[in-house]
Amino acid sequence: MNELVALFKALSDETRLRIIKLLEQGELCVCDITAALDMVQPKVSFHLSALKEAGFIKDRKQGKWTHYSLNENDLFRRMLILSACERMRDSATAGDRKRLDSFLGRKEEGGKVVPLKSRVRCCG
Amino acid sequence: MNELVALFKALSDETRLRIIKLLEQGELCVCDITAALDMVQPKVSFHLSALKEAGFIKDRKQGKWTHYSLNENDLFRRMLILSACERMRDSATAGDRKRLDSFLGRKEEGGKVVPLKSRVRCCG
DNA sequence: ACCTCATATAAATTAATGTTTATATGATAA
DNA sequence: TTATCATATAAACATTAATTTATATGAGGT
Repeated sequence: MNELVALFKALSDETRLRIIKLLEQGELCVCDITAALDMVQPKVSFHLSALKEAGFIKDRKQGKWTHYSLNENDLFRRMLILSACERMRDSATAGDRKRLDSFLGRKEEGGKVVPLKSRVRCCG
Repeated sequence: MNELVALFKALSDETRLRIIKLLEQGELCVCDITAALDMVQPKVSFHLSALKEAGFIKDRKQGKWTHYSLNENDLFRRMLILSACERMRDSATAGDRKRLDSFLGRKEEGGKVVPLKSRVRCCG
């Protein structure tokens, strides 16, 4: 039962739902998510580790970067994620996606990445 | 999105999941639930109102009693309840059910209901 | 009318979570 | 090997949620 409580608890936070929604489209590194949410990095790391702890996401380390993605291994978790994503209104997540795309675009160009909130340089 | 967060938050508590599991079998009044969980009544009322607020349960007042039951109106909530109940191990809820049955049994007999934790008399 | 019962609500307390700011770690590039 | 970058972790603080204890409410029964 405690595991079940932990699952719901992990999903009962707006920041974490926004992260899940972002990851729906594929793997992202911490700085991508930080830019998309326009939040400070330790806050993002905090929520990422909560989601990871609950088994909703997994990470892949590569050099300096940590890439996070949805964990597809568990059917129940997938169902929860899917139905949660479906229920999030576009209006609630459009801003995140817009910031993400713009951030990724600037990374693409290989140019200097202009910080949104504080210093952010980021991975290629 | 806030509603979604609220739904998950309502489910992210062990006491509330135990209540839902009890209500799976049908309507119960507050004193039944209090006896089943072996908790003090204000605590139970607190969690009941959280579940009601989130739309998972509804109440029916009748004389001095308030009877609670699962709210079947919303498909998403039903799905969450169903899958949560399914995932609760019997070992985690058997005690609740045992206390409930014994309490209901004593009510049936119309005899004095012996308190489990504090004074409890209850509805017929 | 008064008493008791079932439940709700409130106030006080405790505990759990989230946020911020500062710093550590570990990888890479200069 | 020193400097810088991405991320993680820790400490301090703020916010929110759960628990307890005490009391209110409102329906019946006597």
